[in-house]
Amino acid sequence: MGTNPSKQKTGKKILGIINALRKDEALGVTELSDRLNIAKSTAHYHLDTLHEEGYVVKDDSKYRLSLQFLRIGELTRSRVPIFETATEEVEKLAGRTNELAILAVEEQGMGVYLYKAAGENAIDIDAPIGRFAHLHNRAYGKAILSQLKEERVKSILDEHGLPETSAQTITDRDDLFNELEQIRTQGFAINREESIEGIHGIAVPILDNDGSILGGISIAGPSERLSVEKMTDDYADLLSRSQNIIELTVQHPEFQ
Amino acid sequence: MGTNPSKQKTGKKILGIINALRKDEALGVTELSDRLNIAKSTAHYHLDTLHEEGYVVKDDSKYRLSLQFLRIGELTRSRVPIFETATEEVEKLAGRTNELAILAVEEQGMGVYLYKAAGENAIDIDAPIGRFAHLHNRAYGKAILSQLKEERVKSILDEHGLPETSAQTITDRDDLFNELEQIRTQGFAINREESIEGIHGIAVPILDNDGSILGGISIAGPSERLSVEKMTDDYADLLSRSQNIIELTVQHPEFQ
DNA sequence: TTAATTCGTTCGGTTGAATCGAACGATTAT
DNA sequence: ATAATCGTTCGATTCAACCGAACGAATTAA
Repeated sequence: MGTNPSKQKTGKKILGIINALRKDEALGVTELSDRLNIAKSTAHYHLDTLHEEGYVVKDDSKYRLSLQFLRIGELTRSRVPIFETATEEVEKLAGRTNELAILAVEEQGMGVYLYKAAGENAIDIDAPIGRFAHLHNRAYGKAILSQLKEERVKSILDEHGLPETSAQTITDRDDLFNELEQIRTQGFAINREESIEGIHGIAVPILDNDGSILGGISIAGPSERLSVEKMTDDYADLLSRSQNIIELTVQHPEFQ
Repeated sequence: MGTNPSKQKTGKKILGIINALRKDEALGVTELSDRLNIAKSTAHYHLDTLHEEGYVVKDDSKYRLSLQFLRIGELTRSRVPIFETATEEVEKLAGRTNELAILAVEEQGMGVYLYKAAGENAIDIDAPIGRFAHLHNRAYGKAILSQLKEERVKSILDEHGLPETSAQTITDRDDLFNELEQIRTQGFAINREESIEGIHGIAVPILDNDGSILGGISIAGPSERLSVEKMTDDYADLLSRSQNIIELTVQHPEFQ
């Protein structure tokens, strides 16, 4: 039957429409059918069901994602066990350090920012809530990796690699595993311009009572202000205190 | 062929799974198939595609919604034209009044909270970001309705009704239309315990340069503290100032 | 103003993906 | 140790997904 490029499950097609509407704010039926290589009538057919279910809305004859996603996103975030308590602690950390404080968790082998709190001098990094980022070149990412089984870490590295985003990025597996070992012994992870030039960070992992990793909290700022000494001497203790509070609250919810 | 209850589009089935996972945090294949009246193998089939595309994740053998929804939700919110500027103004309003300040927009005939800022004495109402709420019994909702064409308002009331959530809720269409007329003349909308007993609110609409409604901002608090006089004398002006700033920024983005 | 595109939408015939039930091994409860 | 329940796989059947054609509406070009 010649070339039939649209040999795809219906589910993937629906989610493909959602993905296309993530990239472009609003799309018409024809634009969408071109982009996904499906018939115009097929695109219309699926847009119609998405519209009926309230997942897309129509502006004139353009379709865009509805705010239902905002509700689902907030819901999903609120279900992360440490979210409530960790948010409070991250706010306090930002106030105490005047820097940027972050809460992040691992999902699907990537790191996801759940919450940011900006202190008075906080840098404004390009890290929107909900974005997925690699773990190997972030302070919180290395803190999280340090608490995963080696097998799991290897599987993550197989899947996502160790892309180089700055001259200091760790791109060698053995180097990373050595670093993770050091993080386990000292209790915190440090990022020396490994993600972005000029930016330092320090993070600690948050553990459940069974030792499984729940997420990480970190402080980030310009490398001039966040010297390695300042981070290890001052911020490691601040983070450790927050870490304790969060872990206690998660493991003993009756204290909350 | 006897009873076949699952006469449904595949798209609706996929979105039905997402909806089921909104209600319950994590579900297994069998639980989901029971809930949606589909075969176990069918539930598994769709969960698998959702998993492949990263929209659900597996904990052991339970499935739950992934944090991709958090990213999509944030993205969707950030695309609302007034969001950036209005957020700043809502923060200022909370600081100036020490009450709860809110930004909301209309979508699909309902109101959606986009942002909340809590002043020092702010009440903690059950209004999570992204939740859809009726428009007829909220200050911001009436402010928005007052700027829609009568035809559109009627269609919204047809679809969603005027449910009574307190003794003061406006449940009569004519009463509502009279109120909307008054709101248009005075420029702001007031909520006197129409949604929740003991809670007052005041809101102004935000308009585009073509006169179309973009959303509303409001201040809410206990009825003892927010007397009608206090709201009309003090808060109406505060809201009006924020309204002007937001409208100027939206209509002249070069000032931003 | 008119003509020509381009758009979203509808519809019916065709086909292949969605669906189910049965069966599997793994896990858990009894 | 046994029974029950779970997630997962697989093949046969069928019905929903899919396409292309055609429509009117809206926009653009002439």
